[in-house]
Amino acid sequence: MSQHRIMGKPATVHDVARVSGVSTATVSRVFTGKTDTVAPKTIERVRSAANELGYTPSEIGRSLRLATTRVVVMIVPDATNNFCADVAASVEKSLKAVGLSMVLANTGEDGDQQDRLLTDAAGLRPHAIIIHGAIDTPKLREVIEKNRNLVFVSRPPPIAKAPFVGIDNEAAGFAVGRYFAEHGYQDCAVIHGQQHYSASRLRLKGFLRALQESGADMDVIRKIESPLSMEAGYQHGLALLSDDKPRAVFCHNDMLAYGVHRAATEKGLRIPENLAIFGFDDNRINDWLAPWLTTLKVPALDFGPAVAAMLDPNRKTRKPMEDVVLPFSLTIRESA
Amino acid sequence: MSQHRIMGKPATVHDVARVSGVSTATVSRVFTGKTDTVAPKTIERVRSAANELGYTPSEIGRSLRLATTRVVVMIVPDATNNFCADVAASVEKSLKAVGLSMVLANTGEDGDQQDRLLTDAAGLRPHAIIIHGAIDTPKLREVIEKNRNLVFVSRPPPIAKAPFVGIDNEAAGFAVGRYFAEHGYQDCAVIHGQQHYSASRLRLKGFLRALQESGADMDVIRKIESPLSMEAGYQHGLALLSDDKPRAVFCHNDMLAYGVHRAATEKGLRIPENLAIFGFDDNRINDWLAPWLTTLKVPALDFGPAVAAMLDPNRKTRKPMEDVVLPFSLTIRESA
DNA sequence: TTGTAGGCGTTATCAA
DNA sequence: TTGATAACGCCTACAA
Repeated sequence: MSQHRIMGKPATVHDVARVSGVSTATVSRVFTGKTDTVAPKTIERVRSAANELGYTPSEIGRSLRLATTRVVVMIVPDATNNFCADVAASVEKSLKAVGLSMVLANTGEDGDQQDRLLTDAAGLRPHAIIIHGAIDTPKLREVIEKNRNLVFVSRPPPIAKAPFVGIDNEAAGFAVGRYFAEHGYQDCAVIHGQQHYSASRLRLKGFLRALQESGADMDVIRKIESPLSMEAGYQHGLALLSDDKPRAVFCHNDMLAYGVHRAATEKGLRIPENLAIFGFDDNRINDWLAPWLTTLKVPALDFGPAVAAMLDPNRKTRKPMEDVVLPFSLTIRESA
Repeated sequence: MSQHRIMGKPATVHDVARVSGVSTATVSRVFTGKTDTVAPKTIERVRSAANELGYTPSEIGRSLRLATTRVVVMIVPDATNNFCADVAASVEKSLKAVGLSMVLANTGEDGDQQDRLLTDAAGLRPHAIIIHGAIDTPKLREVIEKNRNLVFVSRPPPIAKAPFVGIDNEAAGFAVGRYFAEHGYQDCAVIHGQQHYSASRLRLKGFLRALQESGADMDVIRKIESPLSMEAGYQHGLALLSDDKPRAVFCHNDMLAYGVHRAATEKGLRIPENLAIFGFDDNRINDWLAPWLTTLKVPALDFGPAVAAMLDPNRKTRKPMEDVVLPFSLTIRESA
């Protein structure tokens, strides 16, 4: 346990080489696993010297030399959103399993912030960039054109030149619309995300198509574009229940639904008799804190394995990555 | 918009130097902001060449040269926990504001996993390591001895050689204990985290001391060591309510409280008449989904600024970082 | 089986 | 005001 350096600069290959009496090349061989061309006794000497020095190979030097890193940048709209957090945790875990580290950054649903993060990310020369909830900007399109390892999560890319992992948003919207039609929710409202988000657009499109195709006399009395937060759901809920008095509301994520639910409760409405509420995502927390919420389940924890399979540095094939469409399902509880 | 390279290797200082007809040194000067020694016309030439080439300086090269990175590794127990997610988001935002990137990794409350992450982190030669909810292991102590830039969040370090950001856990436990005494919750139970977590130990210690000092005939009929999850809270809640039938439960985080609440509800108990429930953290989601929960509020969003102030690369002083003790408060709702 | 040497992209130093 | 150069830590082709 002799400590050659306390609080000093980290040991390098040279230090290990010196202490173990071999060349830096041999030290490198040991640490890159090319041990079939190194004598067992030498390996032992190197290992023990490294141990003594507390040596860990520098990813910096390694990355520079190999012109590739093991870092993946993940850009998310809001890591404190339940669904986002689950997806991010799932991705981080799966990436780690194939030897990659994840750098996390939040856009706060701000296009400028996203663009800034894309620039910063480029500086890290990451192995890949994962964008959860991309915002369509010129910078984004430029990055799509230039980067090979770019994966879109949840919201499909604005141009079909990068792979996507997520559900079929239009089909999901359609499923909810059909459910509304079947249950006779004639006068309904939709609270959706901004229309320059592909996912929001598609969900809405599918939903409206289902209503139309149902033949029933369905009427969407309000379409509200909104941030996807509890606070926004609450405010829109209050307004909606004063003015339009819909029979049902389709919220484009569960956070919105929580807010609407609170607004409805405060107004003394009964769910679902007076107002049906339909959410989206099925946050894991629902089982515990919102066991009343009917919603569309997106398999958040299945994102990681799908993404990691695409980005695995050990992947042999060189053919381009293909979209992964995950299955969704309806979680029917009492609110609709 | 002439595109010199499509999908090729990223441009380097050399490329920019060549295109703009200057030396790499000058290009570097422009990008490091040492523009007072560069002619305005030259700056313009360099900027335009860089723009044309889509050049972003490589953090890899930069880090190697300067022997320092702008990456901070944050190790958390579980990023999908509401409180953790808020703290992590707060830290990420504040770090970004001082020019640092955050790498996030989950331990899942597993000591071995934490140790593995500490080793991996060392490879990145990060500017700092932040540990939220550290687990006391030999490896951890070794890292504390060796690393200067190490910050403990929420749970204090096992040896007082690294700075801490968080609340005074013992005082917090004491405050809850006093509340229990004042409200005459004679027969009570505690569900706490593992005792090798400093925070759990301190909270429990303060709580018990408050009961003792109260003079009232307080009796802790059960102390349960448990993972801090909803599921665990539910299971322990079911058992507790069948056997010991306490008058009140102090849960060491809100997740546990959610689980206990559900168990109590299923058993037909009335809260707080039959059972008082006290949580810990005051997750932001409580206002919306658990507006009944009485709990101890920890200011999750204040962690980021405190941590970033310590780790700011522009910090002038070289004196060691000092602990930041954040204020807590009781959020009294109806459950206790 | 092992060693030598060059270069990855950057910036600081020194010289011009 | 600008340029040439060395060095940061690592890996690998080539030589021994």
